[in-house]
Amino acid sequence: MLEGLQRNYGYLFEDDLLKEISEIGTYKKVPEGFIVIDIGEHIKNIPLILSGAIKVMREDEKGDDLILYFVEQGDTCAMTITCCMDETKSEIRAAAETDTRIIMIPIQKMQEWMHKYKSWQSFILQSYHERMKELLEAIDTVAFLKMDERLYKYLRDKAMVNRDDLIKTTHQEIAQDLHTSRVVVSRLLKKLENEKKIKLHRNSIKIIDL
Amino acid sequence: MLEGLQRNYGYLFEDDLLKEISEIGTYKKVPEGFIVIDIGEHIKNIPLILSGAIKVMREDEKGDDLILYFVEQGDTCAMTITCCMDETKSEIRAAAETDTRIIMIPIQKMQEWMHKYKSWQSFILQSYHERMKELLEAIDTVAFLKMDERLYKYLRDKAMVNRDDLIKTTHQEIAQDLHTSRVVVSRLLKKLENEKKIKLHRNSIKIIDL
DNA sequence: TTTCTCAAGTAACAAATGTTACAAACACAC
DNA sequence: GTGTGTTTGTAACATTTGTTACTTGAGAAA
Repeated sequence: MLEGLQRNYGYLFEDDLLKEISEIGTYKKVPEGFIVIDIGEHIKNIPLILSGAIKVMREDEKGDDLILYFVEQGDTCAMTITCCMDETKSEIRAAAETDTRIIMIPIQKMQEWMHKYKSWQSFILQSYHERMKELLEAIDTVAFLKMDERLYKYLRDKAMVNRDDLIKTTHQEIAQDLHTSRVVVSRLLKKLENEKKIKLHRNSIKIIDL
Repeated sequence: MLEGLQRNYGYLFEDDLLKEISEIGTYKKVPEGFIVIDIGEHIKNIPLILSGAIKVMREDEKGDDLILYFVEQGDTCAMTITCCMDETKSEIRAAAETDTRIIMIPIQKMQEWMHKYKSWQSFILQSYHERMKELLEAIDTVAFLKMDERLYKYLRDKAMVNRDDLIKTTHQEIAQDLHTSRVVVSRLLKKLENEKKIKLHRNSIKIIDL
């Protein structure tokens, strides 16, 4: 756990803080698809990502999802922090995009460290800012882009966080993330393939020129 | 200025802080439509709203707007705070929805007070949280609602912040706020009128059963 | 090989939204 | 009053997105 910490957070946190984190945090390895945080849940820990990636989603009244953004290693889920502060319930769902290693920090510690470590405070504020920007980008995406553009952006984002230009997924799964229907996704994927932006296979999609 | 402060923030801040605010903050009265903060601007002050309301907007590549939410008296624009922290540029545009009275606080003071006054710290964190929730609601609105529902929600929200069920505006202005076209707005307004939810007049719309 | 299941392709149609064009209604200046 | 600019209504059409239904194909299992 400590090497993972060093690698991802070594340049951010002082040694004392790294030591405290490794002593107090609980290491967790979660498989792809695992729900790290769910809507309505009470948050008692905040997660630091050591490796892998997390998909953050919003839910509509019918229970269908919409992806907001991905969070990668070296980062945390700022939405969690907001919730901790107020002891309110989670507004979002967070699922492991790949097998992911995280460290859970109890919220009391996270508040304590805000005063104790300057680097922790700026990390938290920085995370807030990042997440705010991600939310704005999510708004731009759903409000300003057409479905084919959203789809292409989604594929590229997904390729980035997985560090692989071959995306292993089905049209159905994509449709769920984008809050549309499978038929629409298939149609637009075909269009993207004709435009030579992607190559379609069964259960996978290859991005050309990532 | 002090009575306005007392009325809106008296129950939040201790007397010392109120006194500091009234000494250091600069009182400003801005007319309807005035751009308080614009995209790309460097933020040097954060605004506390004494009376009136502010409309927060996002811009697309073509320069067209989309309303995100309204901020009312007794509140601040948390987006501003995020920007101050990092000394980055504003991601949003904020315009006075009505004639509005605000107090501008220099960002150095705002940071100083974070350590000095517990009540200020929780006010800032609370504002963060509120704004985060508003952003999520904005996402829900554009992603999950159809245009007629968005329109009706917009009218109700607007009536609320103006404390008046008679909304003085044109179809063109509504179209700009909702990032759609005037013709679409006229069409859907007509539909809402047929459903007895609103009453249309020239340059104004009356909401039934607010 | 045959069968079965799931993923993907596609057609045909419906609904929602966007666009263009023009007419009617109104407010105001002259 | 008349003219002028703005706001609203509306038709007709285009495009985008959503839906239903059915077919095709790939791969696993029997």
